[in-house]
Amino acid sequence: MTEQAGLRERKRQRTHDTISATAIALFLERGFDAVPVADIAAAAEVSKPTLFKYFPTKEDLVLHRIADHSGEAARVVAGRAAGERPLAALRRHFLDGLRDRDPVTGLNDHPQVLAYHRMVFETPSLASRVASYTEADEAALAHALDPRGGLPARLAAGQILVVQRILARDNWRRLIGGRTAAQVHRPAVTAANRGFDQLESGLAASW
Amino acid sequence: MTEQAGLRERKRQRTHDTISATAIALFLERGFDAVPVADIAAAAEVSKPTLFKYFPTKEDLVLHRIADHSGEAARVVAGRAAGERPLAALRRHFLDGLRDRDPVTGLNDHPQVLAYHRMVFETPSLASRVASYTEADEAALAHALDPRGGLPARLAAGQILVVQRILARDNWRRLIGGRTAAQVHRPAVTAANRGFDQLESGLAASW
DNA sequence: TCCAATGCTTAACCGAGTAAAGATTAGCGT
DNA sequence: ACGCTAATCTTTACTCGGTTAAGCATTGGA
Repeated sequence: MTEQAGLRERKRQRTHDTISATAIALFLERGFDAVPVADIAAAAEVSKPTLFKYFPTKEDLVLHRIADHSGEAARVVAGRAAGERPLAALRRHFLDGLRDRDPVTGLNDHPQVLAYHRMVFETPSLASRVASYTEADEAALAHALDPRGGLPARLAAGQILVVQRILARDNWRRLIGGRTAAQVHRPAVTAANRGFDQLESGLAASW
Repeated sequence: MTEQAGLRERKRQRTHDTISATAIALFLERGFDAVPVADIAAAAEVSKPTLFKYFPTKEDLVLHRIADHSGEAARVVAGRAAGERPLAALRRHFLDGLRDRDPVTGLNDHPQVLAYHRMVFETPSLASRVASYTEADEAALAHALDPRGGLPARLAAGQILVVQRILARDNWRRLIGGRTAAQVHRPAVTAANRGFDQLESGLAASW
């Protein structure tokens, strides 16, 4: 299917990556709001309309990385082993993420990753877009939990994602406080298990 | 204290209300994105910079109503009767809101209110700002639950608000479906109690 | 080798939001 | 009632995000 990429496709991919890398480098250096997109376009050697064909908004230059993970919880649930309960699959996946230092768990202490997260959280226009991604995730997870998408499934989806979000944020806060990922890993696992235990006891037994 | 308002203050208030009312009327008529702020300024008979001194962004013209309710959950918890548990106070307050058709519960079927909500949910820039208001609410509620703001309090705050948000959204969806607030009230109360029961069983007994 | 589609650039534009400079006007002391 | 001061409004012009149109270059296939 996607065997032979084709020159056009490869070039397109390269341009995409160049623009994104250039943008994030400039943003981290000077701050999101202090860098005009014209500067990014110039540095990446493309025109402004071209830049906006690759990334529909300035925010997407930063957030496409996060957007790529969108719907992950729903996929985990949809692709779980037969007989496994959704919450069990999600717990396992989150713990795996902690072990692998997956940035979405907040437990990645590479300076670039920390700086990236700080920028996202501290720039209002970025933070508010991230928040609205979560709502899309919620709808997808609700659908994975129950294709009819009833109120119980939506409630469960909302609670699950809010717990994951807060756990991740907490991990990130500890890293910002100066600790290493290795130091934070154990308490993060404990906190995650407690959070999922809370979900287990609050949610219906079928999930 | 605020006995004598002063002409200046009153005029300021009138201008504020005029701009807001003019803006919302135009938005509901033509759609948020289709109305330039210049039109609003002209219709409200002020200059564009003046408009932006009253409302820092175009979105605020719509959302200041919602922003005014910001931190409500935290206030309910902070001002609860001595000996009352936070979750009990929040449950009561939500049920009171349903009875009083408080728009924040989603159970208000006035056409203008429905149209307003539809606009907020269906306009991306508005929806994403509302989502980020929720995060501020969350921090405030976490602080009201536990001034030290530990992880358990943040988890509880997040879960409580997400449940309230989904309950409200569900009520609104039923009204959009054509039912009246009177018809939806009883199932809304049932759903709310179920939601709060879930919270009670998931969260620590002290809340 | 030629053609058609694709994607690029330039140039001009729209709308949100801000800054500077001057005109008005409320509030207050006399 | 008079005039000063400070707040507030208006005008003008600007920056920046994002879009549109027209034309030019390149790719990949016949």
